[in-house]
Amino acid sequence: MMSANSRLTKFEQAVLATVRRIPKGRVVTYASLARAIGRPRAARAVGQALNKNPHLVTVPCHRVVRSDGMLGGYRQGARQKKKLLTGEGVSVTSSLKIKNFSNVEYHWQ
DNA sequence: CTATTGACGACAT
DNA sequence: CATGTCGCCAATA
Repeated sequence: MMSANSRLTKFEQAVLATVRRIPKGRVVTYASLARAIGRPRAARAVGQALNKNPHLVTVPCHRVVRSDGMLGGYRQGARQKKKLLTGEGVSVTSSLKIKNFSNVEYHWQ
């Protein structure tokens, strides 16, 4: 259905739609997400789009992290982002760094 | 149209 | 390993 989403640009819609397919307990980077939608150099803009995420339940944007393994930002705070991830079995250090990053990183099929 | 704003990233130090 | 720089991009003022 298109109604609440009509406020979003095509770019933002593409980002959100792609985030929806990240499996629980896995993470992807802003850069890989950018590549997935065909805008390989728009990693930063992807973050901007996620900042507008209209529905945190159906769009699990807490599973999008930085390429260096750090959590990255979150509209409701990095603390909450960490909480959600650990709740799915993804361990995060006290310094907000993903443990075993290479093992939990999801690669698009 | 130009300027600013960031949930970023590669690289240098 | 931590921090800073600079380039990039889409949205917005």
